[in-house]
Amino acid sequence: MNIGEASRASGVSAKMIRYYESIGLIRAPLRTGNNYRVYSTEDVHRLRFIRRARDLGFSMPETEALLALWQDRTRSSADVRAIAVQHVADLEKRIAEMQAMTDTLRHLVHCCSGDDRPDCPILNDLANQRDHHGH
Amino acid sequence: MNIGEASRASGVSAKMIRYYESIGLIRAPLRTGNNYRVYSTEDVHRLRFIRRARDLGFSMPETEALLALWQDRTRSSADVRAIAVQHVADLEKRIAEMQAMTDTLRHLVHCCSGDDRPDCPILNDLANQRDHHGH
DNA sequence: GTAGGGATTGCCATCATGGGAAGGTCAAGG
DNA sequence: CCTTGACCTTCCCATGATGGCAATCCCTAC
Repeated sequence: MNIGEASRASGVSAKMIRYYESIGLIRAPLRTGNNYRVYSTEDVHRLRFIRRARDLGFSMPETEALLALWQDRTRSSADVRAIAVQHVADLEKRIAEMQAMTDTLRHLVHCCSGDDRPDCPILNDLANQRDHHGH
Repeated sequence: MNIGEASRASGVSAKMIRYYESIGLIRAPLRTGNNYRVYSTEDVHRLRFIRRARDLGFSMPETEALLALWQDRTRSSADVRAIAVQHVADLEKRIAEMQAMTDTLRHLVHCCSGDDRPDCPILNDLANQRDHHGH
């Protein structure tokens, strides 16, 4: 299977497959006589695994760790779980930050008349001298 | 006021102030005889405005638009409101995506025994042939 | 004069991803 | 045999907001 087929089968672009190889996330595949990379179905499974991990928001280092645990038959599920728990915590932190933004903005939007007059509480907030850092 | 003072007064790093100048977000300030940039309190207010907009997650183009509206005394608050509404929608979309990730992950974490055995539903999910695209 | 702190510019790096150029390979069909 | 088209290869460039570093200059204080 060449890189195009592996790409279609895994949902990872050929560009990214080469990139993952360059950073050592996947090992370099064998080459055919014409220097084409050749992939096995196992390689494709690995790529799908990576794709799925990335879709779930895992960072590259986390993905690498998960991949290593996946390959390791003597792993402890506790190690996998720890990575996932940490990632959930990270996601929740980011969600909370963005939620705080939307809460503030929704309030301001609610207070803004949104007509053709220039007065605007949104701009007032942005321009305000208040210490927005204080929280 | 030189760039260091403007930085401390606005909460924007000197590096970023120069960067904002280079991309045209703020205009180039006057220079003293020794080629130092010199800023007015009005410039600092603009920087604080930018800082606040960035803290609320507005993109650079949105920030630019908001800044322009702020300077424009004949603006309609509706224009400001539209940008904010769009941004809230963007944030909510991203929050929903991340929420979907956490929901999936929390479920998997819940199902994972997290002991020293290798069996792990988290890895099973990542390795699964299922079409995770289907939604 | 010298030390220190701040300013200037410019270059490099991030991180995951895409775009594109220049050139090799291969199969099908005239 | 030659062309066309669809692959593949490598290499370079760009993103966006930010930090870091280096060389050089300026000013003030001792």
